[in-house]
Amino acid sequence: MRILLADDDDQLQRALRITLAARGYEVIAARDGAEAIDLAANAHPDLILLDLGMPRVDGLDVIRAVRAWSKVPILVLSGRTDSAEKVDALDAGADDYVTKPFAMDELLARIRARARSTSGEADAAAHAIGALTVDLAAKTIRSTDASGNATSVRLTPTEWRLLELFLKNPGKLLTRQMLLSEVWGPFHANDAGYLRLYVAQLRRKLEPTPSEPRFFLTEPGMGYRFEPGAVEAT
Amino acid sequence: MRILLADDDDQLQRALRITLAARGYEVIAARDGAEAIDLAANAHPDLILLDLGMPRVDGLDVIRAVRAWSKVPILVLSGRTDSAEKVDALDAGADDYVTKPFAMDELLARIRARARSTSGEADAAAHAIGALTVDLAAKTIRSTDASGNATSVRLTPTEWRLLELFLKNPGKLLTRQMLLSEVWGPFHANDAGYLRLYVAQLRRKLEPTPSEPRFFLTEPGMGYRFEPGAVEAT
DNA sequence: GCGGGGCGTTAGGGGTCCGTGAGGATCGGC
DNA sequence: GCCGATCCTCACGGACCCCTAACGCCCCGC
Repeated sequence: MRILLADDDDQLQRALRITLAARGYEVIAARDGAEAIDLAANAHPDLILLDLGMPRVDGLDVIRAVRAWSKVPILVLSGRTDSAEKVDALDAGADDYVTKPFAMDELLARIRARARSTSGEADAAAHAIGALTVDLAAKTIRSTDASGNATSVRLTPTEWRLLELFLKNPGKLLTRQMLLSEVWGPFHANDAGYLRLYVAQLRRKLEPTPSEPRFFLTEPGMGYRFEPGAVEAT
Repeated sequence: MRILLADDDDQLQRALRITLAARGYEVIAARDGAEAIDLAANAHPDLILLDLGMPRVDGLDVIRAVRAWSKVPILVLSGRTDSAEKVDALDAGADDYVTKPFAMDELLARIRARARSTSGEADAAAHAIGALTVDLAAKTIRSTDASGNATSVRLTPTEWRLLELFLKNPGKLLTRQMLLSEVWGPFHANDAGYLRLYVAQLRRKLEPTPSEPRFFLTEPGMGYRFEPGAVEAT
């Protein structure tokens, strides 16, 4: 669980970083709006804690920029208490709004609520790809082969991000644009070459016969589709 | 958009009901916790506005009961301002927590934020064409045949664009001009040959007997019409 | 009965997209 | 500074999709 902490208040940022790290979150920090947008695109946070009123780029513009390509939960922190400010932020795409000063345990509870809504509990369940068992949380892939061969497959970070998208959308078509935005960020929506390469990598590592894919299917002209193996009862 | 309003305060409930109805929401009301659970199960609300501290059943128990089988967004209203109460409600499964008294426009913005987060799956409504089930979002067509044959139909991108237009305008006449400009762009309004070709493709792939179309009908001299299959009782 | 326009169908070519392999560039660890 | 892993670039062969062209059929008007 990676949290992007965008705040220009040194003291608050340090306090939050310590508290969040103690709860097991991985924290990455941004000092202004431009840096927040950049990190949101390239560091793949699972949640964004955004302070309105940072320098260089307005907080609302940060929300709109991120929302243009990502659905990552955005939790706004702000000292402003007037409701107009809240309405603007929420309607721009923020998911929650907390006014400073706030109680730390309440903020943590709201973070958990937002994290819960996106994880979908699907992480806990082990996904099956043919004879392989994938654990997204532990980042492990083991063979459930009856012969007891403990052949473990290793994936690179980029491969994991791609695989995660496939496993979380079984049966659904994932367009090139969507995959590229989620894995490589919104500024690489045209580099279709990346996809061909890494899909080929996944197939080579996960498909029984990579030349005839059963799970990672190509939809010509549109994108790719992960088809969970039907539980055949032979 | 249907909202379940669970509150035992007559005055507040009346005010909220009027305000929400004026915004185009459909409001169903519950007077206590037991009724709220009952309506949440049977009335299929898209969002729940829940007042803690209602009689008969504790608010937290309502949250837990609903969360046992549903992911519908729950927005808690409460007069209690201590953070422990908020933490308990959020961790029980609530998605947001607003303390009374609250600004009405802020509440409405938070409702919109919650509605936005779930609307993604709403338009994934499955359309039916005879024995086939079409999912426009996932780009899948599966056979709901009773014999259990999971024959899936594959469509090309152009076929999908055309089918999407038909499914979104059931029963309506679609002129050649409209179809051509939507699928092939405004500069191909005269290439009627495209249409004949691709309508034939759709019929071949989707009609039970392509030579006698039941769903994709020709209106001579004008265009085409998609007639959703009436549930025949033969 | 006759001719014409619109519609359905089929086959084939051109172009775009996809799969694959090798090689260079970059980053972090030792 | 060396080394390994990971990421990206580039080029080529092949598959698939889209479009073009032609033919047969039905309906309609004359």
